Amino acid sequence: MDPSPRSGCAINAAVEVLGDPWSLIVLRDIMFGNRRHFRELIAHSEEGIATNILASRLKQLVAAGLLSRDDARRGQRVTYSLTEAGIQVLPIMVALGNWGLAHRDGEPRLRVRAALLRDGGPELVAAMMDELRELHLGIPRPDPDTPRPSKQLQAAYQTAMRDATGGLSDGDS
Amino acid sequence: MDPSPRSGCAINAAVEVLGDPWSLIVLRDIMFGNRRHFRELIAHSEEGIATNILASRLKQLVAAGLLSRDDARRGQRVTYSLTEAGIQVLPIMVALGNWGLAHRDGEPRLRVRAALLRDGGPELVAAMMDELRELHLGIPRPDPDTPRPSKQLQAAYQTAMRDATGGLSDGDS
DNA sequence: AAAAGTGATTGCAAAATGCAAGCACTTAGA
DNA sequence: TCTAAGTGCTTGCATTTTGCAATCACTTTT
Repeated sequence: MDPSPRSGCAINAAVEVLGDPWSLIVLRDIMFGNRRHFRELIAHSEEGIATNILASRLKQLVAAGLLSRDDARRGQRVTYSLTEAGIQVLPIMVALGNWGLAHRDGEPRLRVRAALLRDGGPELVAAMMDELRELHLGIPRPDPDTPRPSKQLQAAYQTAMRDATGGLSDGDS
Repeated sequence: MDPSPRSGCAINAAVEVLGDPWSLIVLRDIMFGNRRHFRELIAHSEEGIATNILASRLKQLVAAGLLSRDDARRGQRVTYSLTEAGIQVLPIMVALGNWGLAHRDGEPRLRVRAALLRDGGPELVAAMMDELRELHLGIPRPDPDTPRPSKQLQAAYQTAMRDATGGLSDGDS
């Protein structure tokens, strides 16, 4: 599936796995949208990924060690989880979000999360990674008394929605 | 060339421009290898980019506002420069490099830079961006007494080379 | 037994890629 | 002036990847 080490550069190594639009989009939806199942990813996809592309990307990401796949029997619901390597893609997502925020425009609705994540600084990113470890790896958060970052993000998102529109329902997990 | 705003998400906006292996590789070579001309990019490419691909990517990156192109007369040497938006891709490169360093292996020779950039922290990244502004935009560095980060990187690279091999000449830049 | 839901695979047209060759032009050297 | 080398591309063309709709084999629910 992927016999292509074009060079030994660290950036190139990352690019070989992540330098593909759909891989990043899939990871984003799993991270921020908490999608864990094939059809969940298909159904809520903002960008409209096709089933064959999703299938191939999931396979690649599992092979690359960014996702794990619980091997349920055929026909049953399969759960995809982030591995530690997958969770550590979060800082890259944040960097991409910051750049997009600064140099591209987009729907304010969808910019809120990126803005919050930018303003939260490295601490929020670290906290978010802890939450992902809890969700995907079953590792308890180091300080469980802190509110979950996802709650903050969701609250900010809904505030922004209420301000912008008449107040539609959540729209995204 | 690129009429595809698939969604208004900030991450997606970045991915539409940068979510392509070759675009990132080209930007990396311009940033870290200080390549400014077409044939320079072709000749020193670790990964062996083809001329048609390079041409199309340069065109895209200029159109997207990450690069500028000085319009010399036909047949003359054209210089590509990073714009401010292009320079601000550096943190993404660093994030990618960190990830590659942690989760992929590669030639030690090429890992040195990424490691140094990781260990230098946000200050080194900021200093590096200042140096890129000097090189590409002609904006003087805020503290010109500081040694240029590129010198640090190059020194570390050569030390690593000397340690690893018999001591070949620079190999890059 | 039927219907709905699961993660995919298949067929096919369109687009992107990779490779070698060539092009129109300018500059440097004899 | 003639030649050679250097400039940034463009062109063909075979191969691969993508995108889209339909379908499949299987499980669960009704």
